[in-house]
Amino acid sequence: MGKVADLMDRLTSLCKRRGFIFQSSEIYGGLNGCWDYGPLGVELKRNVKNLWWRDVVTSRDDMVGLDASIIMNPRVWEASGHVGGFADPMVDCKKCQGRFRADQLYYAVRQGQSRQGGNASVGFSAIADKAEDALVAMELQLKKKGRQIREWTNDFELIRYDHRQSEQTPCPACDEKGSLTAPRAFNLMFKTHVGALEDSSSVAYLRPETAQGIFCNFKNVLDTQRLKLPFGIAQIGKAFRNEINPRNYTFRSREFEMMEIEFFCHPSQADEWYQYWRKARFDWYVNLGLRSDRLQLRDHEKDELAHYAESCVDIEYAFPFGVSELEGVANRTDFDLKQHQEYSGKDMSYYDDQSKERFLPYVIEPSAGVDRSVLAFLCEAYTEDEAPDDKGLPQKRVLMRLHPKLAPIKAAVFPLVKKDRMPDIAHKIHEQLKGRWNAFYDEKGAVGRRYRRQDEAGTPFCITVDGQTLEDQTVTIRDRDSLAQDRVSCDKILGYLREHLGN
RNA sequence: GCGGGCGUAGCUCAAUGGUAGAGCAUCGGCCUUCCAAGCCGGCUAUGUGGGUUCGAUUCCCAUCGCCCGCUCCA
Repeated sequence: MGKVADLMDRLTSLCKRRGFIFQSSEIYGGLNGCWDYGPLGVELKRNVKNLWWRDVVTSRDDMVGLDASIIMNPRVWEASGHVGGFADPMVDCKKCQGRFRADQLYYAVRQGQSRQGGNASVGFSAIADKAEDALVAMELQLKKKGRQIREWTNDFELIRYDHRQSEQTPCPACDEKGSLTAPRAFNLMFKTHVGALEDSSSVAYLRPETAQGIFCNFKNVLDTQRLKLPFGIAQIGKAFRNEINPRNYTFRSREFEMMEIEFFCHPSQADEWYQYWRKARFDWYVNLGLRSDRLQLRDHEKDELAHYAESCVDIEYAFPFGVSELEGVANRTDFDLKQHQEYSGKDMSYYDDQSKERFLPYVIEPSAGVDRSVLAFLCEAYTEDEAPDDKGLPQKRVLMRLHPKLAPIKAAVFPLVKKDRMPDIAHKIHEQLKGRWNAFYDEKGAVGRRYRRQDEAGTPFCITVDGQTLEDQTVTIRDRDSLAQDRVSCDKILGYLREHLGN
């Protein structure tokens, strides 16, 4: 365990040291769950988003983009189920630390006994949507304890949890009486007010997901883009969740960025497209350098499925702190369009003029966390190996083996030493490169030190102007991972990089 | 949100109820012809706010943040 924490520590330390990721508002002590991307981090993150956009939008014929607003009409969140489902009052057990929805907590109390002095005799508690289900749950509990059902069903009365009677309510998990806290509301949506008046009529929310902006614009996109099913709408943007407990570096943040696709299709084709996207999205990560044996597809169990989803799979990565979700691919059926049709009163159906059929499309949703991808790429890239020093002795080396397409800096240009016109030539090469790629120039200090700095930044190639350059117009190009150097003619540098960077 | 641990320089770590040190990094200079060399010099810290005290980085309280375990994760 110490080793795991250690690895994350070394990674976070490097990210700070080299300018990948900083804590938000650090000079004021930071803010839990919020992070800033530094000069290297912003390049990495932008590369992730650009590659995603290119792969799922611009290189396809069946996808268009969208950039919806973060603050939307609050009724959107009533339709989506976020307001109702997430404002639930919760109670905690102080003994076993269990947490339960107060409106789903039932308990059984023996009738009449409380009037005879003393506390009412309490049987069991259970969590259920309805009272009947609570009875069933309690019967199961009793059976487990080897008692007869008849023994209590007649004598006990089922009561919905009321905090004023918390003294006699046993915890559904540990049976301890009087250990439950007062109900508290947990809504993961950030609330704000639109306009100058801060009253209940002006309440609005920061979106907790980008998906609803797509659903709300389904008709607009359909009407303006001459699209036919199946097609998708893609969006990259910030979302906000007031997480109870942000943890694991940038993995669970309160402000985060998502890359989401809503792919609309005929209900009969939904499963086919679901299968397509779960594979396509898995392969995307592998192609950008995540090792497939650290990635897995995990199908949700039936009882784990969200209320809107028919099927759902998580693409999970083995982070140092545990296997965690990068992206979910879900078959959301027609749930969302149906909800918005009902709440807005606007028709959301699609008319297929070939089959003369009118229907609500099903939707497959690949929903990825940008920050989580970035973190996975960083974890995957972090490597410690050994490289020889100037005396040939092996020294520890830290490098970020980022895929060249993801690397913040594509190439660094160095004069071997700061004399003999070497800086002039190196400057010219840098000028040539920086119009096309993010390239970096450095002439200070020993060249070995400059190489090591670029290793930590994940720069795949270092181009060095040396004594031989002055004679035959060639430079060396050093590979980050192998340390091997190719000697390349100055006029072939662009071609070399194009070939090796893959873009 | 609960329980436990922890906050000293950019990073990693010392020390102390009475002047806060080191290594590395960084910056400037010298020197350097291929992988963190060397020398000289510079910048940089007790998370924040209260309290106790003649004096607090040290003790106490609060707060913010981080880590671990639980919890949560439409």
